[in-house]
Amino acid sequence: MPSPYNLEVEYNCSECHVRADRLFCNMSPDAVAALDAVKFTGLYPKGSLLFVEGEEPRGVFILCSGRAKLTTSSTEGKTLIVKIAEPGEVLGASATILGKPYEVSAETIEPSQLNFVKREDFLKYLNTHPEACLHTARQLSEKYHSAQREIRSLGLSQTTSEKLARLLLDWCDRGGESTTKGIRLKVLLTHEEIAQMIGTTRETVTRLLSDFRRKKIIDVKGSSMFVISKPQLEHLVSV
Amino acid sequence: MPSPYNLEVEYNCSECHVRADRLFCNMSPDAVAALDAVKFTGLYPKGSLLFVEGEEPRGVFILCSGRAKLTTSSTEGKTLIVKIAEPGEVLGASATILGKPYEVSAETIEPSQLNFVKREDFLKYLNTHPEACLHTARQLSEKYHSAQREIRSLGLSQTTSEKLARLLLDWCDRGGESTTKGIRLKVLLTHEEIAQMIGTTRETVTRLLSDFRRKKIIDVKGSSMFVISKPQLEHLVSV
DNA sequence: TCCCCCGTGTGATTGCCGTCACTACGGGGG
DNA sequence: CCCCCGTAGTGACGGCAATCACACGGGGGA
Repeated sequence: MPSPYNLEVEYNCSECHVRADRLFCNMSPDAVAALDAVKFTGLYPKGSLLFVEGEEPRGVFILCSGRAKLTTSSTEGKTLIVKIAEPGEVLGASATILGKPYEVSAETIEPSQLNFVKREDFLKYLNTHPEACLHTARQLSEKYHSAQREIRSLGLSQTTSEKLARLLLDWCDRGGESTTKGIRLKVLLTHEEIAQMIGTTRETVTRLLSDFRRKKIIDVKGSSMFVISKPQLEHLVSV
Repeated sequence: MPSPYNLEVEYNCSECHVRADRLFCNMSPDAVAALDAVKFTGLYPKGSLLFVEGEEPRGVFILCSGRAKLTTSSTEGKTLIVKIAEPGEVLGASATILGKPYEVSAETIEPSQLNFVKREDFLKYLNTHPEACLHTARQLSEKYHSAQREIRSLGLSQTTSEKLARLLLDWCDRGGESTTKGIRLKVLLTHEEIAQMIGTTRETVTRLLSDFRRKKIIDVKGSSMFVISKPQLEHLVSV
């Protein structure tokens, strides 16, 4: 199917073939049909701002494909990446439900397909489809869960190397691919962005990664990172 | 009504006179009746452990009266207080819904009344009462919202004084009482606990509070703290 | 009554990491 | 082809806060 951004697009949720794999979308046919009726499918290039922290909630975005970063910023311009959202996640749900301003900003970091649902439509949908409400509760639980992990990492780490180690271990669990040379991670983030994920500076990330390489904990080849010694990373976390 | 711990107890949700003020409990009579049918009311002294981080979820606790602290700990014993839960909050909902281990520990810091609902009962309740599901989604949204604030505070603050200022401002908004001497806060936490709330050490909290007093930003009289100059606090967070 | 323990206050020291400054490298566009 | 800009790497320096150590005071229990 030819489409912009080389993206496979599915305009019709009912016919979506990956629906069953998605936490939120895996619902009964009539709940999905009702969703189809109120959603607006959109294609977004890399770098699209879906919503900005502090804005009044317009509605939710369901991430069908691609990825988005959720960020929060201080007044001086320092930015913290709270989470990298994966397909199947619902963005902006909590703000939309509460009617409070978005607590984070969302920006695509890949060409992405998103389904937008207006706030009033979404609320009506939740009211009329208990199943969707249940799935939303699950989605929110997941969000809370991952926020809690972030809090642990930010608040309990003594040193920055501990935070970085935590992040790498997270990546191993999430998208790690075992090879003979260790666990292979595709690093699509710059040092700057990694720094923003763990609340430190670009220079420190560079230094720590060099340090890890020196200690043979990791190895970097192009945009691939090999975690050679996961145990050593784990050791850094629980010293 | 005589009762242990000098606590007003309401064994019957349907007759609860504060129900309307509670985000979660403010439901239709039949939803409340159904809740009544599955809940177990319990009275807990100060210091009761409701559940511990990492445990398999047994169910949810609805905080009727009293307060509880939600904490997470590192392996070395360092503790971070994630949130002080107030009456009306549901504790352990996300873990219960997802079937994943509790992500935090919960401990009462006052004599408290809690209604416990077993996991299977709670899930069945959500399935059969859309209204309760909606309220749970709202509750989870609130939780996520406050977790997000915590992340901001931990991740974006440059200095510890900034975090402390953020915390005090939070308290002003939450339970502040305006007087001629400034905003009066009842501080029921020790310096140690304040330190655990902002991820620092007891000594640093003592030093910073002294510093704030010297600068006439706050004044401490017994267990009361007067915020004399809120603007100066706000200045500290956005330098 | 006395003692002990918990919470608070404070000094000295150390080390991590944020900041600034500069170099190097590589790819895309004029 | 060269320039330019975004990314990465590294050194010097300084400041903030963690750590250790100790003193003080008040309240509750033996």
